[in-house]
Amino acid sequence: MQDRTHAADAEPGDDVTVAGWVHELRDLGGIAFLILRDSSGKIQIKFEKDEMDEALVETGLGVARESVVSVSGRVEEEPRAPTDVEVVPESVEVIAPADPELPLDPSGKVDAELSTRLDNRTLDLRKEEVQAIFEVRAEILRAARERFRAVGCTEITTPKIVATGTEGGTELFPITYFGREAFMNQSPQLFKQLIAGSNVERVFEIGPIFRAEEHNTPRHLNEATSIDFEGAFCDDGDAMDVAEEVVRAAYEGVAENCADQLESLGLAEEFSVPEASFPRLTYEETIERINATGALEEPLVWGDDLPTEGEKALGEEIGSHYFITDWPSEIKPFYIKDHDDDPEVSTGFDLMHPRMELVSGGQREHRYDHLVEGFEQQGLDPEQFEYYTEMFRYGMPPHAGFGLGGERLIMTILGLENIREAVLFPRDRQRLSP
RNA sequence: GCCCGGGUGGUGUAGUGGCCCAUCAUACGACCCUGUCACGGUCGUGACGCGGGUUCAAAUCCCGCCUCGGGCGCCA
Repeated sequence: MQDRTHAADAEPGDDVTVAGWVHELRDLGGIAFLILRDSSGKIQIKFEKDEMDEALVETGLGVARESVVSVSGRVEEEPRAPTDVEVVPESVEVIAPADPELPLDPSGKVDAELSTRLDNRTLDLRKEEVQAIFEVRAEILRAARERFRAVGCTEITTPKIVATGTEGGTELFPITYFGREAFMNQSPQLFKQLIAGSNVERVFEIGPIFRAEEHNTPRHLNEATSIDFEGAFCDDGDAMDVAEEVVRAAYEGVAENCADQLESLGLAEEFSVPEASFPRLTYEETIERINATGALEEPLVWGDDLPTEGEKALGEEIGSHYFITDWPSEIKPFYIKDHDDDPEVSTGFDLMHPRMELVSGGQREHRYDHLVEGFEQQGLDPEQFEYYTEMFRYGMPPHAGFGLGGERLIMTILGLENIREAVLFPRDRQRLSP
């Protein structure tokens, strides 16, 4: 195995051993071709029946598609071959035969539905364009991490098994923890605040969140990847700056390091990094502009949540990322700080992509008394959250942060139709395996 | 949580009461073919989600169940 050469590295004149999957067999009679595929690409193996050992030809042409084979032979320059080189085999070994009837077609001649693809993810990932999504995903996460580090953040990980939720009990997955009631965490919100209040000051986390909502849409998952930021001595404007930087860094990373993947996905032409400075609209301006589109039957009034239809209409009009700031306090969570000069208006903000909401954030309520009051107003028992509120008594600086939906970022960057495409093994309303 | 629309060979589809012991593509099996690159050609195998009902007749209409997808709400 050590001497294995990847398809893309085979140079004319080399004696090599290539190993991978049988992508296709084309038997033309006297001559036949086996297309071998590995992570680097494809290479053609040539079989000339009259001139080669009969057993060798039989083995090479007798394998089923997607079987794993190892081929040793001489690489020759050949302009008629798809990659301008082909291997003339001296030996062929079938390492792992595949059943002849495949549950989906990795060569892509026949489409498969998403559900079939997810049931057979290993085979699905043998398709170049599917592999490309996950290579881009890795790059997006790398670029985001690097940018967080560049703006002075420390990466943290926080518990996913918790005693209480962030905003109440309704949308949490309950579990049993050594006989005690516990939950899968819906957000690292409270924990990252606790760390921002330490000397660490600026933190980020990229990790799973769990939501027990029974929605069934192409943009929701029950297990998602949250990209979170929290910074001490930051206000909502600072947090928006960081959100914008991280989102743009993700696009830049893809533009710089994923040319091949964009090509595979058919996006090479149209892909572009968004213009600097996402517009910042206040909530009030937003509802006015949505009303002006005429997309809604009933015009929005102050205090309304933004319906999907209105978001879409405005997204189309703006055509780029934009922030919505200064939300009514009553439709934002209690831990979001209100403006000092107007308690009806909060520091909460959302970052929107024309297709959907990407980020939610704001400056946090850091004053102990106000925070406890907020819990009570939401009908939550502050005592249950003592592990959190207590720390606000020992020097909690003003701080702000946000949560960015990782899969939503990926799907909007790549224009994926369904968020499940952006996760290897998605968890949704009905899918629990694989 | 509310609402809507689907489930036909391995895969993806056509078929809205008799024209259907079901179309096409691909896959699979057999044979032919010395430059394919979605190779081509000939022949063949293979399916109406499950249960009940209506009808002379059901893939097609009705009911229940299972299952998949979508819209809204909510959210990342």
